[in-house]
Amino acid sequence: MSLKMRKNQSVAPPEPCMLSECMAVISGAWAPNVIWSLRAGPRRFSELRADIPPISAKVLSTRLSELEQKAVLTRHVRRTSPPSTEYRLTPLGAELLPALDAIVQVGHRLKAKRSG
Amino acid sequence: MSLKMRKNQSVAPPEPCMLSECMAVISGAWAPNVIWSLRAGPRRFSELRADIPPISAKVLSTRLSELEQKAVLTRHVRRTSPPSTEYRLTPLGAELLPALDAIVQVGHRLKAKRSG
DNA sequence: CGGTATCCTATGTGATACTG
DNA sequence: CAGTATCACATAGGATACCG
Repeated sequence: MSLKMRKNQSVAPPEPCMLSECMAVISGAWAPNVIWSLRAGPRRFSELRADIPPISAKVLSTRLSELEQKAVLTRHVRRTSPPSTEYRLTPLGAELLPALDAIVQVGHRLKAKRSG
Repeated sequence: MSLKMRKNQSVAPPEPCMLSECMAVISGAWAPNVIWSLRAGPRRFSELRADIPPISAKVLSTRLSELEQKAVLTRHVRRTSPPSTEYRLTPLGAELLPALDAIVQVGHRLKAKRSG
């Protein structure tokens, strides 16, 4: 067998753990969009649905619950005549924004490459 | 009905398109890990499998094909006695690294919060 | 070594209908 | 308005076996 190991054999192992740590939060359909929609301030359930056009109530609800449990956002119910619920990023959730921003930036570059 | 619209009604809509643009590339199980593993240089199939422990050959193969088709990486077969295949990030693929790096950084912060 | 083919299961996602 | 319940479906992912 060839013992001529390639020079990148000793490349430092990546940090899959840390990748997964964050990917677990921004994975799941629409999760990034939900977080992104909340970046500029609190939003209500129907506002989020409007922000993220083809999302079903069920999925949005599921996603919001998950993100709430992960302490990415908070849920605040207002007992008004037409009931309204306000979702807001926590400081922890806000920490995801730079990563999402980087993703958006790359999205632009990818699209530019494809077009140009 | 309450016409007192909330002040964030006019918050600029997010850029779900650009989010999806990049998320489409880094989504799929292990895709980010594959790209991350290639950041320091080319890797072979079995090296990638070793880098990303619980990945099955099929899924790795699938992911690599997808990423190749998206021009994120290139595949180079070496017709050596034990055949070897080298995967390497394209410049386009390299553009994803800042976003992945941001994700890793957030991963660290998330973990720190959880521990601290 | 570097895959592919087949099968199977879990999960995520969506439509619809209904409730407080 | 803000959800939940139920069902039904597509697909992603994994195990195993096999091939060049």
